[in-house]
Amino acid sequence: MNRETVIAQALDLLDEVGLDAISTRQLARRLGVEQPSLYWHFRNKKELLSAMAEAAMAPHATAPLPAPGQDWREWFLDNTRSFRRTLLMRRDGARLHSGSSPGPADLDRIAHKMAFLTASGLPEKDAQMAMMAASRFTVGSVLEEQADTDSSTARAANVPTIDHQAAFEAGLALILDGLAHRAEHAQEPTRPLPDPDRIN
Amino acid sequence: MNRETVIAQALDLLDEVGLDAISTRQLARRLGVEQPSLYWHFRNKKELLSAMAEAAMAPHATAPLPAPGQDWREWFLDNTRSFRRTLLMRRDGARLHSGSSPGPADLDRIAHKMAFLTASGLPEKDAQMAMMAASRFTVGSVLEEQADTDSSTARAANVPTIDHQAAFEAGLALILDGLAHRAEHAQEPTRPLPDPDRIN
DNA sequence: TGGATGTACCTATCAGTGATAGATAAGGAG
DNA sequence: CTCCTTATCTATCACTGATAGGTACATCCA
Repeated sequence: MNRETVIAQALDLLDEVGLDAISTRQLARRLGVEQPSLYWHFRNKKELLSAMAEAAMAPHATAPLPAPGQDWREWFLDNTRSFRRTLLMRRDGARLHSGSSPGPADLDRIAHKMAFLTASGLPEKDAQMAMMAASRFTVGSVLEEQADTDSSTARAANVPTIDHQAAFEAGLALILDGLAHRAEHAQEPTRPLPDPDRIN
Repeated sequence: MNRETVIAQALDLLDEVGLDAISTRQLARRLGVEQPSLYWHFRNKKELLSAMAEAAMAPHATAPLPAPGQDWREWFLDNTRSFRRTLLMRRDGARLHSGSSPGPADLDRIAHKMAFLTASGLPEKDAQMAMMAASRFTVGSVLEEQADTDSSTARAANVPTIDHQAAFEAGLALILDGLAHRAEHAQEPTRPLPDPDRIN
């Protein structure tokens, strides 16, 4: 049993029982090991959850980066969709992700993406803000989508069934349009800019 | 000790210790009562948290509704800002809110807001999608803002300090611009609209 | 070869958690 | 005077994350 095995099994367990029901004991049982043994590989449960979050985001974190010359609009849409898809892959994926911090590799990727957008002619500040907005919108969207599915009682009468995919696409289109509109009418010199924190 | 007292004290406790550290025992101690007594007033902890979430959102849920003739752009901005401000009032406000379902009163208010937007000439679907997008973007934003503050270890070196307010405003402006852009290029003459589901 | 060291687990135990069962006191209604 | 409801209590349950300290085994170095 190594760190990776633990994480893999933990993610499987997550899919089965949900984030709130994950316990170190259940995970240990599944690994054929006693509960305290997990503390050899992880300092505490939070560290395990962080590792799970990072592993769960791997599909998005290893996706190809944008190449120069690519259409930025299309890339922006696909990147945000990839982020959403990855969050949706695991049960409670959005909640798991929202409790974690980006690693250095993530920050490098963000820098690359930002460079691509500015190279495509977008004002740096606008590019940053759009990336942020899309990321936060996506997290918020998936959070609600998964809250719907997970353990909803007495739903179904409330709001018949929301087409989460359509709602996401509509909101994303709104953000992209806002960005495009801004890019066209870009006359202002981009101010010093705050930094990115969590942009995917 | 009545239900309201419990909720009020629970929210105070929330501000002191954060959502993860809230326990029925600590709350009971603060109320000068034994722990199982809480279960007379609430079926379980989840029900208590729901009641807390509803109470925490009261400032936004009791804010004045839009009046006919008001500028829809300005209203849209202020409404979203009010939502954000309310989420920020309580520690972990976004997490608390995101784990709860809207009540009937909320749905009525949403219907009213939607009617206002369509009466202002916006296509109904666009209005819906924009409201959704703004709401989810706001929840996502505050979630990260509060994750920053709450228990961040080893931050501060990561990304110096983000101006969350500015980032929020920028994203919100993006969404509003996208909506306005859509509204302008709406080919349909915005009819005065009759409205069936005007419950509020 | 043999001791030291580090790895990867174990057993035993802790304080704290949400929740239930069942008793009890107070107060109003008939 | 009795019945019923309200609001609390005590006692206890199964379970949680976490720590302390011991143990078998492998590898490395003298």
